[in-house]
Amino acid sequence: MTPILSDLNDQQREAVTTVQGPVMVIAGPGSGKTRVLSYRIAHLIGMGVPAWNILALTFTNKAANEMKDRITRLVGAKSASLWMGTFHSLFARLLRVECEALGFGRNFSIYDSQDSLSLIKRIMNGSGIPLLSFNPAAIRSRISGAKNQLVSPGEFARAASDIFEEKASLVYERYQVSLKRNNAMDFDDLLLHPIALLSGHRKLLAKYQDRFRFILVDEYQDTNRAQYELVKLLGARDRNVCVVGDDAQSIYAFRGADIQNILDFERDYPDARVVRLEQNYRSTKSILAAADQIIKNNLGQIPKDLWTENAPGEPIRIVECEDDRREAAAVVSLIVEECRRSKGNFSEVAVMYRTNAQSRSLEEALRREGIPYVIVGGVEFYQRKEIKDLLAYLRVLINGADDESFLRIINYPPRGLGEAAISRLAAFSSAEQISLLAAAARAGEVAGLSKAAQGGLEWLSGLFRKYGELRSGMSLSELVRSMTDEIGILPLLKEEGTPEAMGRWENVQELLSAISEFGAEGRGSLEDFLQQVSLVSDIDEWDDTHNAVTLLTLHSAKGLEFPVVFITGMEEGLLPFYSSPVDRNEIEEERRLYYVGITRAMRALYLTFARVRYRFGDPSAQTASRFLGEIDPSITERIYRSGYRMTTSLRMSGTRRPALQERIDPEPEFYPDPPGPDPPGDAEGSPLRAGALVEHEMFGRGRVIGIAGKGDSTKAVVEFHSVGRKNLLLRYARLRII
DNA sequence: ATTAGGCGATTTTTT
DNA sequence: ATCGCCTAAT
Repeated sequence: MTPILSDLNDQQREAVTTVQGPVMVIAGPGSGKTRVLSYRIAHLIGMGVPAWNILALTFTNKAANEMKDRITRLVGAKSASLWMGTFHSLFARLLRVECEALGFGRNFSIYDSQDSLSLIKRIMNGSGIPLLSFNPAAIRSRISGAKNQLVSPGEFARAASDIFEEKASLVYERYQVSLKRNNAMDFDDLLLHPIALLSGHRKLLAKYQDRFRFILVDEYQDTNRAQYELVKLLGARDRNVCVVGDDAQSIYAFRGADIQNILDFERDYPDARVVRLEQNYRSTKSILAAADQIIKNNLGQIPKDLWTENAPGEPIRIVECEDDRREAAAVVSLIVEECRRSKGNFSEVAVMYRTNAQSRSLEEALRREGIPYVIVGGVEFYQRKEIKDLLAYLRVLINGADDESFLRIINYPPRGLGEAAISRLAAFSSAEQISLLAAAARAGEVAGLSKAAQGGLEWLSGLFRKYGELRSGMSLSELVRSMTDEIGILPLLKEEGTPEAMGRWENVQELLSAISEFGAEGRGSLEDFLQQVSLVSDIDEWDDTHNAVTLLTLHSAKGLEFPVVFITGMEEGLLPFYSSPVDRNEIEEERRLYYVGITRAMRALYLTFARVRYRFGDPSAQTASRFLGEIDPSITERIYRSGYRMTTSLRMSGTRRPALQERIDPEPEFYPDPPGPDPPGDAEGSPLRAGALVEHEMFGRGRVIGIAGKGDSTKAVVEFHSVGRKNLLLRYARLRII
């Protein structure tokens, strides 16, 4: 037996070595799924299969990167040409090469849901559909749903059964036309267009079937119809399709994932070998038992018998609190207790919740106690207005047909181009069948423009012409910085002078350094950068090397594990979440989500709920979640925490809790150094570390909560007394340590 | 053309 | 409670 195979159990080994033909691996939580996938790929490469014949589709970029690293450790540089990543990023890559066959330019833009929503609103406005009677977001989600199910605009129109669907179908049709005219694709198109390409062009299909002779799909239970079709198309010839998943962990039905894909795999591939990974290496017996008791309440699953050799461990703690603030306080005091008892690091702890809005009270409580934390998700960096504005300039530079991005920046910074000027320009561009940018270049011919408007348009078109020409002769960094200077966004923000504007200024700086870094490391062109930016998520950037508690939604917890897990807000209406009458399928999906959360825990699990929770600013009485009752009381322990006293009594000093400003020196044992090499913030010799008190020339005094990144992009999260929490780029922020 | 202030919706979850 | 959008005022 090769050394690779000796560290696998029998089932894992079977999953790794069955390389020919269809294979379905049903992988319970913590059963070594990632290991199996990476070993399987390493094994294939070891057998002499060239890495470029392997296509590995994962759910997040993070998972892909981790597996790639693992494979490289096993087989070395041979893995370099492996295609491994998310469906969206890999098929975007394929489209860059092949999209001309569909009439797209290779420089197409990728629209995120914000972009696509604003396009939809514009179409509705132009079609006389009142935004007030028809919620654009609902229309967008209906369209996206149709696209996920591979329903074309024509089919959608025929099936439309009420006024809403009729309007939606009209918008859908025009939306696809506009995207094409803008040379743009939304997330759904990144899957739909490849299907059209492969099913419509025999030669292309053959080319890629030749290329991808071995296909692996991770998290198969969360694939949608389009992803299913892609796998089917590409795998049709060699049938070396290996899917890995767990029906019990399917949590993305709301965005079109179809659990039927995994349930029907054996129907699609009757000769499929089915392997079950049932030994859990992650959790204690009680945690696994709780998970098992819960999921049994769902009907119609693939049967599984999960077991573990791990210790029984401690009971599941169910914590009842009076309200959400106290819930947060209780979580914090329990975190402190846990870390003290196990001499553990804060990074061992994750706090999970159903909705992003719940993070707020937790953040406040953590801040109050000076405990460092990182938050995954929420408002993402690349979604911020100032970032999207600058990116829109870059998108227009790359893709002059991108009217949506052009409109975003046409009058930002303000240059006298208001509604009237824009509609005149739009009329001209549609009469001439050219893009808005091309129309701007001929501003003189547009009827009825003011002098100022004409000047503004000429300036804009000149800007893009100039940098379009300069582009090839400049480095990425030079290009973007010089263009940003010319646009004048930074001085504009600086003038504003408010702390918010200052924060935005820093964000723009951060974007610029990110681009420079991308260029300097030779990771690709501006097009590549823009594409990457559209397709990364917050969880991809997360890492556990900081000594900080992780806050995240149950959804983003998928695929991760933590020694200590808190699931908060265990209340009817929140978990399970519902706003309208309860449907069995929805409750089951909520239960799976709950199951995912529970099975992230290795050593300790806390489930907390509040009797009163502030929702929409008003207190509402809550009842404990039905899910709590699904765990056998013999493995649970109930704790009541009614006040804030806990933390105080745990502190060594029984004295009054000092105000934040006075607490210069946090109790050192709560800040153990992270294991291994120097913490990232110290890499450059910066003495800054979590817990330090600092002064900023604009924001005044504050405390460092965490440090992230390295080199020029080292960032610090600082809690200021005056303005609250800020994300600062050390390079610009000139923090003085007090 | 730009800004300020008021109103309304918004809270699932995300590639 | 907060954000974004719309209207009215400058």
